Amino acid sequence: MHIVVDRRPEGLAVVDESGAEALVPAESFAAHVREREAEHPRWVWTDTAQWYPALLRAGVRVERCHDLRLVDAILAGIEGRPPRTEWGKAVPVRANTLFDFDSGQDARTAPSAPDVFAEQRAAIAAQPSPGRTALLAAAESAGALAAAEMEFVGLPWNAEAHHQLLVEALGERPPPGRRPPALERLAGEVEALLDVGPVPIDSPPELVKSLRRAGLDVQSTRSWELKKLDHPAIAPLLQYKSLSRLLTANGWNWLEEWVHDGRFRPTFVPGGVVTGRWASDGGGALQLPKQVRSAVQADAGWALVVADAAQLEPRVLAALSGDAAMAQAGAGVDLYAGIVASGAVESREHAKVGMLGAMYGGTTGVSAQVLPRLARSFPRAIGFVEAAARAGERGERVETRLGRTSPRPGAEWRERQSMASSDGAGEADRARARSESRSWGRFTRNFVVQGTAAEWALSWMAGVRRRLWQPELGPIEQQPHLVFFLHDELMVHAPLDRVDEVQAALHDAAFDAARIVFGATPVTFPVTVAVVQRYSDAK
DNA sequence: CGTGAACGCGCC
DNA sequence: AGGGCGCGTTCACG
Repeated sequence: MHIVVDRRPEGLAVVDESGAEALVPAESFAAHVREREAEHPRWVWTDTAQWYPALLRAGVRVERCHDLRLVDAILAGIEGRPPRTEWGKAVPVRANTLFDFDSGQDARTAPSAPDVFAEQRAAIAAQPSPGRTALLAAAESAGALAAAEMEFVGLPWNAEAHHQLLVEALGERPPPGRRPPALERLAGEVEALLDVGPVPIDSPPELVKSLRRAGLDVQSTRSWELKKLDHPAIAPLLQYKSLSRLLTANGWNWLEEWVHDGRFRPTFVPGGVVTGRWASDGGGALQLPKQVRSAVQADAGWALVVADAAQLEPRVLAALSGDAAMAQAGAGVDLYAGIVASGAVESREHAKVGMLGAMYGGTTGVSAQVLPRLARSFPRAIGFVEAAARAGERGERVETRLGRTSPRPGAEWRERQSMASSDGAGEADRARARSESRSWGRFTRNFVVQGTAAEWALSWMAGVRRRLWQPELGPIEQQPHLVFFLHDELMVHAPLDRVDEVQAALHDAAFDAARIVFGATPVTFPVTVAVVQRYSDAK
């Protein structure tokens, strides 16, 4: 059953399946939703991030929704058109691409939510696999609900523990504009050991000059390049960079801006990445460094249940490609160990680097060396990503298992490809076009795996979310609830006496997710679950 | 002076 | 010489 929520000049309207409409005063909207939630409807609205937070603040939790904006973005991708822009949120429009629409429409001319919903249902029904597209729409929308709920409850964060770890690493907090003691000391050490005069350590170009003056042959100050050097100044320099990073990215300023009342509240952006992964906006939620994870702490009497899908992407590739040998290699909890046991490669490290290279398009080093052996043992899996890469190199689009499509390469890309294949093309033009072609191929190669992994993860999250919620236990924050999602990892904050059922939910939902995304598949998707007080104690 | 690209690095 | 991101800093540019 669907209930469409529509904003009208005269107020809020709710329209149910029969077309019956009711005008609802804004102040009683939450009460209306709470009451009708008993009918288990799917709420259809323009934008979960716009509608749901107010409901959550009013203590109303919704089981299912259909997010018109997110589904429009998916359908727009499939249909090769720009997404709708009438719903207020800025959609970046590139001024110089070929297919721009006039974006000067506004809410007065926008079609009503029931009309858009009807169009979307028709578009989904017209897809080659309508069931899959409908699943994708549902999973994407469920993710939007979970994102709003996680923002509402926040990630439990012990600000005092964070402060203490900063003091231990950096020394006491300095006044604005001054370096913390540890950085001051390390900068002095680097300067003394390089012995070439003052070293502007915070300026990469100047730092390169100083290093060169000290006789070190470097092109940049990237830490992987510095690690190859043998010089006494390198160790303190690397430590400086690491601590400086801690200070600027997750130091006291970050703590004051982002942690309040024991909670870190980032903004998650479902569908924020072309592949379907989430992005985040503010606070760097998806890049929480390991250095600060000890500050993520459960409340007293509660635990953090941290679950991680083991080797998600290679398993996704095995299922996508129907590679029975790789499914067999993944029968245990460690797929890489299974690859070694199959005899394809010598070591777990080779298996891991080789598979990552196959999925990312690595062409050098160990990754390239072991690729032929993987291709011999797992021809279907490797063939699948190779085909996706070749399609991208030709400028074709690829799609995930549930049908999310990769974008077309830009107009300039296509132009340079056709220029390079014409008679008068110079060698430089051809080389550049070849390089760009391979680069787009690496993108599409990864797109199919990363995007399908995102679909599995969304399905997993939706299943966990559904299992955790029990209406009779009261508001979300008083019962086990999701607090964090990181591509292939979920965190649940749960009362200690509910931890067992949370673990079961995480395992059961992972089992279901494989069925939802792939149907019958021999590939398993094990999750490792840790029950901890601090995030840093997981894995 | 403000803006935006580039860098470098954190996460998966 | 590897895919996807966000963010803080520096630096070039108008």
